[in-house]
Amino acid sequence: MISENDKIAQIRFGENLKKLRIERGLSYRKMAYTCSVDNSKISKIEKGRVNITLNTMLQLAEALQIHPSELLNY
Amino acid sequence: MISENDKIAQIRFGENLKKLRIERGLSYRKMAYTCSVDNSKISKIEKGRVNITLNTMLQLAEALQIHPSELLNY
DNA sequence: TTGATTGCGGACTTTCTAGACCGCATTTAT
DNA sequence: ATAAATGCGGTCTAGAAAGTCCGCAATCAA
Repeated sequence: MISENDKIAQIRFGENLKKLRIERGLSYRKMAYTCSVDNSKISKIEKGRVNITLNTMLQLAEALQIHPSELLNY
Repeated sequence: MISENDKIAQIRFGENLKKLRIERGLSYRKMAYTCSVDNSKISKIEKGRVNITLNTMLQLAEALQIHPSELLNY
């Protein structure tokens, strides 16, 4: 079951992801191209609509060329 | 589909989790008690047998009383 | 102003996590 | 020697993530 706190965490994570992506001048599609995560999925993650898994996080970090832990530094 | 790299990442994550848990003198069951993650699940995570989600990571971090990003600092 | 790019959401199938519980062999305490 | 604690694996259901593709309005570029 998804608690309210969980949703908030997802939204925060998404906001941070968006910030990092924009900083690098990447569009959803460009980013998707380099990390095998579909562009629509990236949109959903940034909007806090999914409870992302570790492996997906690592793929995003690779596309952004950052250390995975940075995704949680917010 | 779970790639070989994914499995390796899960195993690394698990090893780090184990280190952090042991450092705090917590058993599976004690830790489970404070984070509503079943003790058998913690075992599976430490063994790299599951692709944990963000929310579960946050619960583990809370039980360990660390910042979530530390779970990825390995 | 035409064409491309972008953000974002819907829909669908497959695969796997979450969550809860059981059991047991081994280690650790009493 | 006995009891408790611990590590760790298995099993089952429900629901959600992964993965893939379509579509469209709005913005941007030629």
